[in-house]
Amino acid sequence: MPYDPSAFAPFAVTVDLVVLTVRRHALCALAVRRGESPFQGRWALPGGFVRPDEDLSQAAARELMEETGLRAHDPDAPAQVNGAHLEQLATYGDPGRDPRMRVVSVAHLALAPDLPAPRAGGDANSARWAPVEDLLQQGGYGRDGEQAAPLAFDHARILADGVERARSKIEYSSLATAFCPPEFTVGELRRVYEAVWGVALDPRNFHRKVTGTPGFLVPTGGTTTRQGGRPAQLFRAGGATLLNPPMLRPEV
Amino acid sequence: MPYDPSAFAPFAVTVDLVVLTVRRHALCALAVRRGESPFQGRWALPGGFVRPDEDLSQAAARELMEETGLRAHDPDAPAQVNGAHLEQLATYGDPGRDPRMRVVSVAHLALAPDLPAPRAGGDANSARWAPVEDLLQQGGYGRDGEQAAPLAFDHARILADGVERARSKIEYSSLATAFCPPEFTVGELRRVYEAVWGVALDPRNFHRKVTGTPGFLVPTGGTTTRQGGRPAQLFRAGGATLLNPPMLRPEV
DNA sequence: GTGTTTATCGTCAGGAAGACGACTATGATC
DNA sequence: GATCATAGTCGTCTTCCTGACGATAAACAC
Repeated sequence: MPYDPSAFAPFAVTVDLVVLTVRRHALCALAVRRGESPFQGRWALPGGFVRPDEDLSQAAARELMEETGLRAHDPDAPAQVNGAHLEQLATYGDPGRDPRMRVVSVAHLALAPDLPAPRAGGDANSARWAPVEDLLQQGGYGRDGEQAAPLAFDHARILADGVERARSKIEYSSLATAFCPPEFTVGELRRVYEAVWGVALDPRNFHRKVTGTPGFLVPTGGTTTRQGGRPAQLFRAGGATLLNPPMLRPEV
Repeated sequence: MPYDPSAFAPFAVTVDLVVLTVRRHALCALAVRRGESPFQGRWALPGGFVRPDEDLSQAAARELMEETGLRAHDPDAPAQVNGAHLEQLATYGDPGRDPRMRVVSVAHLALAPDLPAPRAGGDANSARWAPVEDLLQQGGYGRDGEQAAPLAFDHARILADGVERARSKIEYSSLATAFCPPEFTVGELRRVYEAVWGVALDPRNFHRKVTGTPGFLVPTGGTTTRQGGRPAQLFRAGGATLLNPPMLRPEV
């Protein structure tokens, strides 16, 4: 007898978060230490079960708030203080990805400005911002000499997908401003691009590009010298979300 | 007592397919008529439950084969006859999207060359290729005078997301060749772009662009006059998957 | 003041794209 | 068979964008 298409097996559905930020010129992701088996003591992406009455995006926003205190931006609302960009990334449902049961995880990508130390939440013993380079390299040693154990479950794959999404999306959208505080300078925005892409950009051409794209940056009138050197103009993110023509990621 | 984060509610997980093709200069999607309640008699996207032992992409490939007879391309394998491009699109899990139970649907996007009439499969009474314009317009009348009822569930939203993904992806990838037979002419490829984007492109500039992009097209040596006019060179899709610089979608 | 750092403006050459003219090779029609 | 319509293909020209890089400006450290 063929498979009954009306039958279905129950699945557990979770949301996992790839929360990215730029700290000290490095692209970092939020990692939590697992307090339970499986993968007890290993680092993992924050996440949790979707509740029966909430949408996937609601569940992701709730987890983000629990882990970081960040409110997710309504895509239609203007930028606000202490908000983060949040979007669905992809869904991972390999039958063997969780040894306990069949779990389908809807991964989300969040981009946040530089934050104070993370606060632990949920069942995590601790949480930290770690350079994605450290989290993704297998078998190496992290900055503090700690053995860099691979992330739990398939979270390395999920993190890699999230990083690649962020890298490509700042090319053709104004999303890089999500890594910046509400007011920022052209130089700070350039350092975001440099950290996310891992390349050095020409400050003069970058300045011409971003200030010449209508709707990308809005000058606030203020200036700052917090980066040292000559005072720099402060900008807010403009209404434009799509950059046309895009910002080109250098070859190689 | 707060919510127990270790508890989870069981969900049903399905895959839904947005299968796109180009027929008679129009972007068309595969729609199946629902044979069961809810939305009995309405058009919907093909799909079905994920089985306990299969991955999400396997489930999508299986559904695609059941509905169209198309084999999904292995992304790493070269193009083959009767194959279609298949990729994950997004996941939809609004609590109220299916009145029967909590269903999370992992939508996939498939791009196929022009095919003979579809064959019905599963619990669908019938299947057809319908212009996406007809499927997405609400309350109008289709080409055959039939009242254009909205698609079942949230499938209009899923279809719209899939169409937008296809429209943007052919800009910077060679994916448009997935709509073409194994051998095709520059003009046929141009008509694909015109149908997907709904614009007219300059044949001379298009020819210069696609033949000047290394790795995009490989001449087979043959020619054809199946489009009338002067014989045109035949090409196969080359190995390049990313177009740099991209094909630019005209403004407006 | 001198040096260092960062920001900002300007110049120039090369490449890509839009607009469009011109020519070519078929089949269809008179 | 001449003519016409249809598609395909090659070029030209202008404009815009980018990468490379010189030069100036405004702060701070000493």
